Amino acid sequence: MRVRLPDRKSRVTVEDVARRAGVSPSTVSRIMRGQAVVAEATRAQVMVAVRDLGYVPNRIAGSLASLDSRLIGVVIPSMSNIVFPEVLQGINVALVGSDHQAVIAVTDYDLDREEVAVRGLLAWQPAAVLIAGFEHRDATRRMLQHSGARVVEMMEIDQEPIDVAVGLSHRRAGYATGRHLIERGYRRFGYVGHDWAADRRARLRYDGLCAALAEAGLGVVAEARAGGASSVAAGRAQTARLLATASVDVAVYSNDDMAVGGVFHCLTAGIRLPVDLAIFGFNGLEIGRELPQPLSTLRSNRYLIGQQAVAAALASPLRPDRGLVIDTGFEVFAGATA
Amino acid sequence: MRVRLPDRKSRVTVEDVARRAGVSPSTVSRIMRGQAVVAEATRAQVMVAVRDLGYVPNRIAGSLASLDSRLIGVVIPSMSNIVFPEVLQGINVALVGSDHQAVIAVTDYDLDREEVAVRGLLAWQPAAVLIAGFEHRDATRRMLQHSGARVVEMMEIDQEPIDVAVGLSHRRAGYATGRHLIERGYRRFGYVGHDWAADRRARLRYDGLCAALAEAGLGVVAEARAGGASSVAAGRAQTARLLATASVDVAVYSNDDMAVGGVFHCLTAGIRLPVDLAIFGFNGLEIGRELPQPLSTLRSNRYLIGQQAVAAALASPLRPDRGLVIDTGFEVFAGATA
DNA sequence: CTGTTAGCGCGTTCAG
DNA sequence: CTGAACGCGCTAACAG
Repeated sequence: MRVRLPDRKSRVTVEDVARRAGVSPSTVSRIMRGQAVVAEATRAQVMVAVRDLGYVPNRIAGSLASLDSRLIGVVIPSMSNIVFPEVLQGINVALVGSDHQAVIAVTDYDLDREEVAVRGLLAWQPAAVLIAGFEHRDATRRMLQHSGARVVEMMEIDQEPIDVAVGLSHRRAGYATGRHLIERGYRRFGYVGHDWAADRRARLRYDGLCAALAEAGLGVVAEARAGGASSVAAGRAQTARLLATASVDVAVYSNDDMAVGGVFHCLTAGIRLPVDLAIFGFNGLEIGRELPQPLSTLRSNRYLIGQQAVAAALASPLRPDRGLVIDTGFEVFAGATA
Repeated sequence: MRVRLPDRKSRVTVEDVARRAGVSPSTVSRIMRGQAVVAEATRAQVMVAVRDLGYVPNRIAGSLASLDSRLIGVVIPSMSNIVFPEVLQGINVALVGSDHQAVIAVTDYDLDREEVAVRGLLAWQPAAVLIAGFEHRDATRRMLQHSGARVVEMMEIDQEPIDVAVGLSHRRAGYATGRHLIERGYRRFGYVGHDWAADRRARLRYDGLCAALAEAGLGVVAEARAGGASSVAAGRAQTARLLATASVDVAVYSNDDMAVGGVFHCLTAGIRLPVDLAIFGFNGLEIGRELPQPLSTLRSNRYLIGQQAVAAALASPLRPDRGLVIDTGFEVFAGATA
């Protein structure tokens, strides 16, 4: 006995529309894709049938037939770190009107889960995979390489990409932070950070900072690093630790979340910014700008990264001969805490 | 001339694997799905071929054949309002290991874009569509209704769902806020809000608040509402306006973003919390908890909402006879600002 | 400008 | 336990 699932899904097909409009399925298909030249009269007829029946073309069938899926895989490590939703925003905006859909996977900074996620995404034959960072399992990299999909590695550009990289040089960002603060007269540098194991980019910024300081004959005189992920709470706690350890005139933070924690600590402890202590972050989050005293920081352009990633991915279905690097840069936001 | 796209996508098919393992395609298919009973010997052979070739089953073909897509459509209004990424987090966690993928669309609070997004998602024949809120175009609602996919409306439960609703009663939340503050002795209530047109739920909370106040013979004595979306900046500006207008002992905010703005204004203006003014928010965002004085607020459980939405959607491919409502509740977080 | 003919890669019968 | 046949809904190539 043939038991078809009870009218699940849009049971109306090209065939239904074609029959009702008195044309062939191909004609309906052509019209739905707005592709080829079709007589205005037939188009009108067909569109009436489409509306009457509430026809929505089945993209699954369409993709199979055309071997082209209009699905964009996106792999990010976290949804709770606001930075990634901001990238998604950029991705989303660039996708609007392009007839592509984003399939999103979150790895929680776990490379094994990343591998599983990438495999799951590639099963959908996506036109492109936009993935955060350069750090992947070898197996993951291989799958991406062989998939035929465009691959955009987002957030950083300090390494050779599989296909395209869109982001900023975190090393240069750290260096720029150092230069900026030295120019403003700071000499005794402290560093407040979080776990580098899960956040290699924070480490790159630190290295850049140290390079700038070294050039000026300076160095980081004290540091306090939390064990886990970055957070306002960790920033606050580590700031207290740092100040108990040593006397510094400026504290550079691994990112704005941590820096905001630093500002809150100072607010609570009666430490005046930036006279008693200067604070400098990274990212340029909204919350930093809205603090009683705007946070001094470096703006990374997350939104732009998302946009450019999509643009690069959709520019061509074929990969360039050599890795393409798109630098979305960064800017110093002077603020009032440094 | 037959010009096939240059080996795009995973050109390895069941057929390739079957040939290499010396079995039929059906056998490979069965093994890949871990479904039917297969001799351990043949399974081993096949798995070797799978690994050698790096075979990844094509889900597009699979979905077409089985009429079942394992894609979950998600429609949210915004990525920049941290609340929605938190829901996505819950969704994501619930999806891990379920072999389903989330296809995400962002509408920017625009009902026309929502309609387009839903149409785009339904074209992929998703198993379910998780959508924020109850407010949709009629056409959108119709499409969802007829799609055959499970439909979960998230965030609120003050209305009759298409299929399932997961969230909290914003009216009751507002009411609870009122009761809580009255019990703490506050009598002169101010309200600081943002645009209700784009945020009906904020309106529901306001109504609930007013109901609680009315019961106690009280009312909102002054209010200040911003024109646009909620933000820390708007909260700060409207707080200044409110306090210039009238003298209140507590200000209820449309949400935590606005309330944090209020706290910052007070910090800057030297207004002591909660002695000179009490502040109460809504949502229970992390930033509120980390303020020098923890923000008094109501926790909505966004993460839980996402999780439950997925659970409800995957529980069965068929809709229940009548709308199902899942209440994820809310809790008062006393904090230190009220 | 339109119809016809073949698949896309896989899951699902149904026989063996 | 395994294989052959058929079709999911659509697009691509080719005639006309």
